[in-house]
Amino acid sequence: MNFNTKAVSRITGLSLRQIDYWDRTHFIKPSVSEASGYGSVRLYSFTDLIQLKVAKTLMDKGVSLQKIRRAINYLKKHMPDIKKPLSELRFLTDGETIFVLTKNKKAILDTLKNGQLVFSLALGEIVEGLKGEVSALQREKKYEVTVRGKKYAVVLHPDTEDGGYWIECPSLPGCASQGDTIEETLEMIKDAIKGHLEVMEEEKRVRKAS
Amino acid sequence: MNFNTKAVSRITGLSLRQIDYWDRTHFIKPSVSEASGYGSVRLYSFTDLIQLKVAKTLMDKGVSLQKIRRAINYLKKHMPDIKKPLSELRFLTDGETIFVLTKNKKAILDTLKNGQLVFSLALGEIVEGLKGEVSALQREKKYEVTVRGKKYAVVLHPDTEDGGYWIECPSLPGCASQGDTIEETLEMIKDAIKGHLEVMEEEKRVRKAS
DNA sequence: TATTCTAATTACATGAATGTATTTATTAAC
DNA sequence: GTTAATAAATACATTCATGTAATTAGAATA
Repeated sequence: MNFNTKAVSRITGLSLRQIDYWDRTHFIKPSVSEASGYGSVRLYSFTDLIQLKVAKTLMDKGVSLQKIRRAINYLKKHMPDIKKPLSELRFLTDGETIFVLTKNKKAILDTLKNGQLVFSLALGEIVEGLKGEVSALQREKKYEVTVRGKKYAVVLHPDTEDGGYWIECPSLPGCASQGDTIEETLEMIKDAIKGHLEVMEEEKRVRKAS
Repeated sequence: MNFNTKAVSRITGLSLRQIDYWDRTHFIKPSVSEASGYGSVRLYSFTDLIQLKVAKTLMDKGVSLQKIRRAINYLKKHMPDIKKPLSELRFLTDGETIFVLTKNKKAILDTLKNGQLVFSLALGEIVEGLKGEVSALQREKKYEVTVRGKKYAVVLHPDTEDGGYWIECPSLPGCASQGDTIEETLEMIKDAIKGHLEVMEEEKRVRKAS
């Protein structure tokens, strides 16, 4: 499964500008399909997504971009070997070199040399978190409702806050609703569309009259 | 014992511009005497020096200045308590909060929470290192040698690389020498001064003749 | 096929941190 | 007491990483 920049931005929390800049400066590039001019699409793999999320995580912790570049380079090289033991995995760096721990936590101790600065972050957790974000994004399901004999495409979003749903009708900007179950939410958007259409017709009539 | 900006720069490796900027932005200010116009002198205490060195160490490891500011703020508050157990001390931060460990290394393990980024650096080592740098700086002793009946001030520097000394005569720019013992080095600079004077006189004679 | 949407591209602006060079007032030296 | 050395102050330039807004060509849709 692949991701365009917008999805990457939503999942990782990076800005579109950052994603663009990082690609252009050869930091993290979309490995599925590169940008090729106006209107083309950058497509990132899940592995790319992990790299981007690790970079973001390190940034949030105050690590400078220059150091992160080196860390990500290591990750790029060793990503193929890593795939298996994700849950126990730890991604370690002293700012110069980065190493990955799959053993028990005691192994970390040995790395705490004098005056060394050690970054430790659980890659496994990051990956699990990403999986969650991705599936949440996927849960945005498209439905079709019929109002006055006409079909309308609607998009159903799970409301991660309180467990319900909110729904929108892209062809009628501003037309949205919400509900607790999928069925209820679909009924709600039907009503919303009806109301929306009525308002539009009223406006049209007013314009003609004037 | 206090330090002016030049000394601070030499000891910590920070540039004069950085020291100046950090003072102006209220990051690390000289606690002994503040700047008060042209030609005034910033004087830093040894405690200031530790803060500056910690900041530099974190910077070299790729931590952003903004995060370091927060780390140093913690250090400022807790410095009084810290003074005693320097050798065992570790200065820890996960980028948000900073804590200091004086117990055995096992305590560090507990702090390695999931997804947490942990910086560990040995404050004791940094302090010891600073003490060394400071005493090395102090070892720069001033002597006086007599050449052809005239007295010349000379400065003796311990050569930290190979244990010997190197010596210079500030009033004769470019006139320097070296030796293994202090006595030998002082003899060497006498010869160097003699040679230097001869060359200067020769130049003067040539200029007159032309 | 024409129009609209989309996402990259381009251009410009910003802010933090720092380098560099010049100026200036104080301190030290003669 | 005059001059020279010193270190802060000032001014300007630069780089990196980003924000923002306008432009543009390709893709999707009517």
